[in-house]
Amino acid sequence: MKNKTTTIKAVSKAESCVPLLHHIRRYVPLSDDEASLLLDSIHFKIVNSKAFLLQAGQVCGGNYFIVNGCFRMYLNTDYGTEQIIQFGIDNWWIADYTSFEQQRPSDRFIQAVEKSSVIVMEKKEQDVLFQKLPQLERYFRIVFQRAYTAQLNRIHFMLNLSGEERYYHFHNSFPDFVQRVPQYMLASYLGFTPEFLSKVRAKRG
Amino acid sequence: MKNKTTTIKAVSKAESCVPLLHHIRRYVPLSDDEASLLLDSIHFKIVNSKAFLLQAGQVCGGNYFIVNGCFRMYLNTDYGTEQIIQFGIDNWWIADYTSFEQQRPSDRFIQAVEKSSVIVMEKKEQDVLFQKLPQLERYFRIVFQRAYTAQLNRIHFMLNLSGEERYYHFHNSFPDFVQRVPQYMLASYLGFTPEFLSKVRAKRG
DNA sequence: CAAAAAACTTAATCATGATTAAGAAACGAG
DNA sequence: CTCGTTTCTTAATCATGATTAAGTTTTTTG
Repeated sequence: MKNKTTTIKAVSKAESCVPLLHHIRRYVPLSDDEASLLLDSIHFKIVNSKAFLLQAGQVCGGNYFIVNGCFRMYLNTDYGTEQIIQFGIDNWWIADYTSFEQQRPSDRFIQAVEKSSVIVMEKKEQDVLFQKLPQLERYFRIVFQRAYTAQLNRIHFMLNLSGEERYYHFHNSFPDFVQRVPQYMLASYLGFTPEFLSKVRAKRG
Repeated sequence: MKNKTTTIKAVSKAESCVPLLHHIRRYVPLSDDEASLLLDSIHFKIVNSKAFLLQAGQVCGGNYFIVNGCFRMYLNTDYGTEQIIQFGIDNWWIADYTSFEQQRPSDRFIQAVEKSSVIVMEKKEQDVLFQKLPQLERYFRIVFQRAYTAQLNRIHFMLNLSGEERYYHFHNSFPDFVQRVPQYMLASYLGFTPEFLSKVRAKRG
């Protein structure tokens, strides 16, 4: 009985981590032995809709790889409202890296927008893994280099497009995503009010 | 004669690259032998004010470490104006990393705002260096991780602060920098018009 | 040093999108 | 299936910041 449960869990973990291994192998080599070393240092976690990976005041406990689902990162603004600064979906890493690296309290929330599953890499484990598998430095170098350029491009759109253009640009870039999150979250992310988005959508499609 | 010139040049290069070595050693170990390996793969370049490191249509030829000076990265918008999306100053790396990595034409300009000096790391050389000095992957992982979080924070300010607040926040964060670039560039970077900035400054200090 | 170019200022008018408020629709827990 | 909560819509008023245009100051270059 105990044995069976253990076996099921082990298989389940290996299976649930396939998307991460696949993602890593897109960028750097990783032997099966190295992969099992990695698996020993991470854990898999189901996160219910509206549950938090991180809340303001806490130290960001992990670097999270989103296996599937959707998360939002937001802050509380000076007056009461929530400002979404980032969404994360399948195959993205998400964390407050300032809090994570320095192990200091965060000012952010990371919350599941829908039932999701993530792989958690804790700071200690990550430090050890970087020693054991130095190609992970290269992997994350590439991941962050891309994340950085993505944010620069996003800034370009924020500076150059009107609210309406921003909405349609986002809609064209991620057509399915628009259905997936509440409109008020999308409005916050795109930098305008839900009322304005409602007005834009009323005009055409 | 020939000998003397060579000696002077060699000393000059080693000296001019000190800020880069110093920056790298803030994050990863680098022996003197490794440092000289690095020096063999990079070159130092003086860039006059208004000269370009990159122009739209070209492939981004290098990853540039700014030893001293100031650069702006900008694009031409749909109607004639220039949109500055990034400044770079001492001890920052700057490049169009999409163009650089894929060796495909860029849509951006990187131009010196004042007489500057940079260290150029070309794509080929960088690839070889990553093989020879794997700790450079870690170094750039950290550099990009920070650049990414810096851009996320910037997005937060763009979404939450009014134009006037953005100006004063920037002014407080980088007081000397405000003197250094023309106001119309600062206005573009902060996402409003030069006329508006002029009005804001007229109110107080 | 003088002329030309680049950068900055001021002010009037205009437009995008915020705010407020009330009602409608969709969703979720019991 | 129904009540309560969350989300979305509509419309009127308001404010931030854009646009336009003309004039002034500063910087660059011959």
